[in-house]
Amino acid sequence: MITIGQLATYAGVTTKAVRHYHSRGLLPEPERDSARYRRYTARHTIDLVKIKTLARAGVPLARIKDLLTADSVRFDDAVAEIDRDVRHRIKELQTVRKRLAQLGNPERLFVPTAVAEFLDRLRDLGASEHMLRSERDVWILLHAVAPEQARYWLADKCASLADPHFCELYLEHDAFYGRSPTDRQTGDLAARTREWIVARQTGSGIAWPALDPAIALLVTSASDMSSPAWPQVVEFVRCLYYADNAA
Amino acid sequence: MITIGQLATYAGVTTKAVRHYHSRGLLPEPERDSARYRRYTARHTIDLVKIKTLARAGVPLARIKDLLTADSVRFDDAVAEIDRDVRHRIKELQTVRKRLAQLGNPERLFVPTAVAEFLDRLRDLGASEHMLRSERDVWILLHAVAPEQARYWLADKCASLADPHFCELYLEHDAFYGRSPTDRQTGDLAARTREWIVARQTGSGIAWPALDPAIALLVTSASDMSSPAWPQVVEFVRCLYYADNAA
DNA sequence: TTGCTCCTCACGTCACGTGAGGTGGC
DNA sequence: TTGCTCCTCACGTCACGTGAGGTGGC
Repeated sequence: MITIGQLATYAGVTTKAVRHYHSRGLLPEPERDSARYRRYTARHTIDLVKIKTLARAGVPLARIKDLLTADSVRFDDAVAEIDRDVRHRIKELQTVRKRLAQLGNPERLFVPTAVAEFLDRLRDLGASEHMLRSERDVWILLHAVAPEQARYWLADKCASLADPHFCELYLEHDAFYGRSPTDRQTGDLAARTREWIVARQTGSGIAWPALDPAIALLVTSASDMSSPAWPQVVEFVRCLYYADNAA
Repeated sequence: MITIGQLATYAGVTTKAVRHYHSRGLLPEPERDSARYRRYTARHTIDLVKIKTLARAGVPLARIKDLLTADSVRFDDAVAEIDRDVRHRIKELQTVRKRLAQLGNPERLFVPTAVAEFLDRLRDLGASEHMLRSERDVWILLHAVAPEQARYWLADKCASLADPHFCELYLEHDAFYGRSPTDRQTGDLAARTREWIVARQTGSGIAWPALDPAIALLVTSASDMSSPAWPQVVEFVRCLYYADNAA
């Protein structure tokens, strides 16, 4: 006739948990001794081990109650379902680990691998830290609001990195960080950027996937917040989206 | 300027979760429009995706708050710690799955593999379902209260199964299920059992590991509850323990 | 007008944990 | 006597969810 403390130690739970299981009707209340202490039997110990095993498997206490008295067919079904659930949770945790494993780099933690690799290429190109941060944020946003298109655009932008002309323009944009929007050279850079985009689009016949205008606005606003000078340049890209959506 | 519903959809959380993050100070409250609706920016969307990613990784909300503003060294440390934790949780879930994978058989779910295999051998021997159930329960109990000794005894009992004399006695015990404790043949079976145990112990020189008397009592009481006739027989085994503990 | 989203409380849930204030056993 | 375990409330925690009762936008 053991006490609640011994019982809890044997089963590997706390005394509070044991009392909680009593209150939930999972484990029957045992007899009391003269001091009103609960006195448990071997039966309670065995049942508690079962309860703990199922609880550790993530089975809700309410379901454990049914399971302990279920016949073997219902039990099998229930166990199969629990296994599916546990498998699902393991998979989730493993994708979490994959991200964590990308070496605790905050730049990589929140983005898919493809984006992380793209950011690495930008860094090799000589992009500034501001630029990398805003690129990362924009790609987080894009993957959230339009994952399909995000993958498409990422592939497209990756391909552009093979074009030295694009890389030049990119670094010029980068250098514009922090400049005044009224800067004399803004118009010049914007014009050359537009030229490159238009030339590329007519040449390759690439069709941009349509984007919900509200989402497009949100995405461009995300670029806006990075630097006061960029919006001017970005405006041309926005025009392109609109032209395409109209067509 | 998106609403809370759009924001939540983009980030893959609920509106209730978003408001909860506001109340916890994780995500800043945005401006309100004329109808007092919250209006969110791209910045909020990006931050919310980060919060969600960390929350899904099992990071407590209180720690997420620190992480979002942490420098990269502290961030790395924190991420490494989270990874350890996630790894630990995956391992736990995998052992759970291993047990579940032992084919949803309630007999196997709560016991170590070695016990499950032992139970299979008993079934092959022709043990009854009552017997198997009480065997399983006793081994659950033993592994809970004295895991070291449980492994030892299990190996010992497994070895005994190679002895045809033991198997005979075992099945006789099994057949005693439900008999009256005053049955004429009880004394006879008990005597022959004792004989076998003593012969074996003197012959092989096996030393039984010492067991806390309170635990020994609990374990024998577990056998007692299975059938009214067994305690008589079990009593002799109990004597053996005491003799050994005294020596 | 209808249905949908949004708002703010307040309380619920899940599986316990914490702590107060007290008693019992060695 | 001291320290440990046990007892019963009652309230706290974590990360939200539920539902009431109401307003705003197409």
